[in-house]
Amino acid sequence: MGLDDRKKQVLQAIVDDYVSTYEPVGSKALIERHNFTVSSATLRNEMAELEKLGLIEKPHTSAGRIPSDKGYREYVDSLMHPDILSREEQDEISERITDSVHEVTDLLHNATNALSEKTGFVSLAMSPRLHGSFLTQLKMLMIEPGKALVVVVLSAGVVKDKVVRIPNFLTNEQIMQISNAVEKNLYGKPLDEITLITLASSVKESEIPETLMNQVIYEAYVAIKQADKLDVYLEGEHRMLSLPDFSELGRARDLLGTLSHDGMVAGYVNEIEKSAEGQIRSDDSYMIRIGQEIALEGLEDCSFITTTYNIGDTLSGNIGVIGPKRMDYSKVISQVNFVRKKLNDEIRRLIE
Amino acid sequence: MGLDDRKKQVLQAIVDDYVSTYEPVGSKALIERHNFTVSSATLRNEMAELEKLGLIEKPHTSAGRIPSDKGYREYVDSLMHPDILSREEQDEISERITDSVHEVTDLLHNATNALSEKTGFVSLAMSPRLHGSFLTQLKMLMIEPGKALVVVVLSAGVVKDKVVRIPNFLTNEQIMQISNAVEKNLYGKPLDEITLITLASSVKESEIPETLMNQVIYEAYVAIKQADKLDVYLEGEHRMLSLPDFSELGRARDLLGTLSHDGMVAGYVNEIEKSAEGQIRSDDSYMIRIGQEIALEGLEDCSFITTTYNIGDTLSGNIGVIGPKRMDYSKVISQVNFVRKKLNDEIRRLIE
DNA sequence: ATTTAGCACTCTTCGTCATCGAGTGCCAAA
DNA sequence: TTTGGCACTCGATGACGAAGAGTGCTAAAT
Repeated sequence: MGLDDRKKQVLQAIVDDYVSTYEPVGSKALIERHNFTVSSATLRNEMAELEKLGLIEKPHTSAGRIPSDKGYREYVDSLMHPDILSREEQDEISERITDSVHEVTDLLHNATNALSEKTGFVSLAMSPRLHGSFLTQLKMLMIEPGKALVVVVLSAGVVKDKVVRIPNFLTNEQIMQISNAVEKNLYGKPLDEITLITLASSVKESEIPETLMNQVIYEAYVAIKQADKLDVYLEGEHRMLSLPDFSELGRARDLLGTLSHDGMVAGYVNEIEKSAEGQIRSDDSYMIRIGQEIALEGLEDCSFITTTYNIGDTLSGNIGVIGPKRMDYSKVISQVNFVRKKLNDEIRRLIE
Repeated sequence: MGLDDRKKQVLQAIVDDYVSTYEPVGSKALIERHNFTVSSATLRNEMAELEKLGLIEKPHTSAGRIPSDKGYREYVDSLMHPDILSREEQDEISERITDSVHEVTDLLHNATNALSEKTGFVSLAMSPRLHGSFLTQLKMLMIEPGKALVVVVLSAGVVKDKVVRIPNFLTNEQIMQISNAVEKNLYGKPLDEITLITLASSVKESEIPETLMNQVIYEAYVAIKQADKLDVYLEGEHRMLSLPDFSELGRARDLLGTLSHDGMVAGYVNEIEKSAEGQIRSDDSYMIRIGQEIALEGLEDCSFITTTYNIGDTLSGNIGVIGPKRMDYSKVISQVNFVRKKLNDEIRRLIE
């Protein structure tokens, strides 16, 4: 976008002011808060042109200007100067993330908590996408007659399990036999290539009657498939109610309604991350969606800032923030990035 | 409470009207909607007395009356006539509860979902309290060097597990040895009697060096203790925003803030259920807390209706609704009770 | 060709004020 | 004990005007 320097300055000032005051900003206020060397009349002219370009708009004739989605986009893409987290804030976040951690899920939990509290917005995290990983172990453990625990271990050390029902009179040995056979035949197989068919054929030459076997195999199949599902952590929904952006009850209701719609947000984030899969990713790359760019009802006044964390070399998931589009982007971005970095470090420490 | 018949009628009429209209009800409105055989002036006198008894109150001098907490209490305890769920509603709820269930947690999930949607309020469920149950199996499963899965099986067939870190060079056999020793010594021991000490002494005469052993034992201990923690399902928070009772943003914020405070609601429900443990319970007993009876900030205008579901003979948990105290109690009670009944049936089917 | 001062105009916000109406309490009569 | 009547209270509603912030436009200045 070919904006001359002064226009850039003006747009930047408008966004900055609007974000911090939540009031439409007029030419006079602009002069007062920033040291422009020109008069308010000149700024008015500039603002009129920015409006013609679709970067700012006015709520009504006699109000100041507010950034449009396009204006925020321009700001984010080329105007904003990166923020540096204070030492104290870094320490606080670190502390919260590393507090009483036993598993990766604890880390994700802590990270979303910290992120939501620090930003004051909603934060979300998604468990790693497992479709690319493969099976390394499959154990079945007899719990009691008729009941067994299927433990699925995937590459990168991810463990998932599930209690399943099995025919009552199967013995411990038979169960072990089955799971050993399955494991031997399916070792190293990508999760998405495991089907009921491959599973069944892996235990063909067993002396256990086929109908029984089928029941066990089906349950194991469900357990394996279930390992693939995405877990989502959403945190801090109530914080949105404190924002002036959602002081209208109707907006707040729509927003929380959509957020609480199970899988809706996760599905969307998954979508946009997948669509960006090919892109080159620098070390601290993040993804931003602003306002109408988000195709979810009730989130028209929100922005997404998401980034990717890694588990080992092959697995990755997302973590990020959903806030009002009127947010301090540089600050939130640096927070998200710091959390991502810390999260990656801690995951590495935990699994290595 | 020694109320004469007419006072009872009046109080009942006031609660009914207020619940359905959300408007303070005056003497005239009362005459119009109900066939009282007396004049509005007489009702005014009655209402003045009910107010003196603390059962109703007026928001301001010239408004109608609304029930006080005490009034709701009286209504719930002796005035309300039970509601019967329509066949359709029963079917709908049943269908939702039994939809794609693999485990008890699925049932709880479905049940809270159904309850929240049907009532339009928040619903909650808590996993069963396990403090009384005992250990029946403890298995450790090698995942990879340095990493094992501890599987804890409790009476009533509850399975909990957790990935733990162990010293790198421990072999599969050694792990098996340890877990066998623990299991043998601790079989049948109530969960709350298992301490680090009892755990350690159960593997005293092993040839594995003590410091190593201690590490493993500690991890196992954490895994066992973690099995005891309560899971909570809260569902439908956003629905509260649609209620006129929370059209004030401040109230809504306080409410959702408290609800999202992890463990706060669960702790409270646990508390009140424990305090009622001695009481005789009829088959469809429920517990009601109204307004100020609830000692949680932001829930002054809410009521709890909770009940107990059972898993087997020994385990029980709670499920219920958090709604505005201005609710149709008889309807919600019957919904909660139906869900409880259905839930119990399905749990029985699932685990037997 | 830009920039600026000035001015008329627009539109929201806020406080005031009067009115309306639902509801009450109380008194005196039935 | 019940009822009709009446004065009174108080919130809700809407009209009205003043204040204030901001705009666009024009004409003069640089």
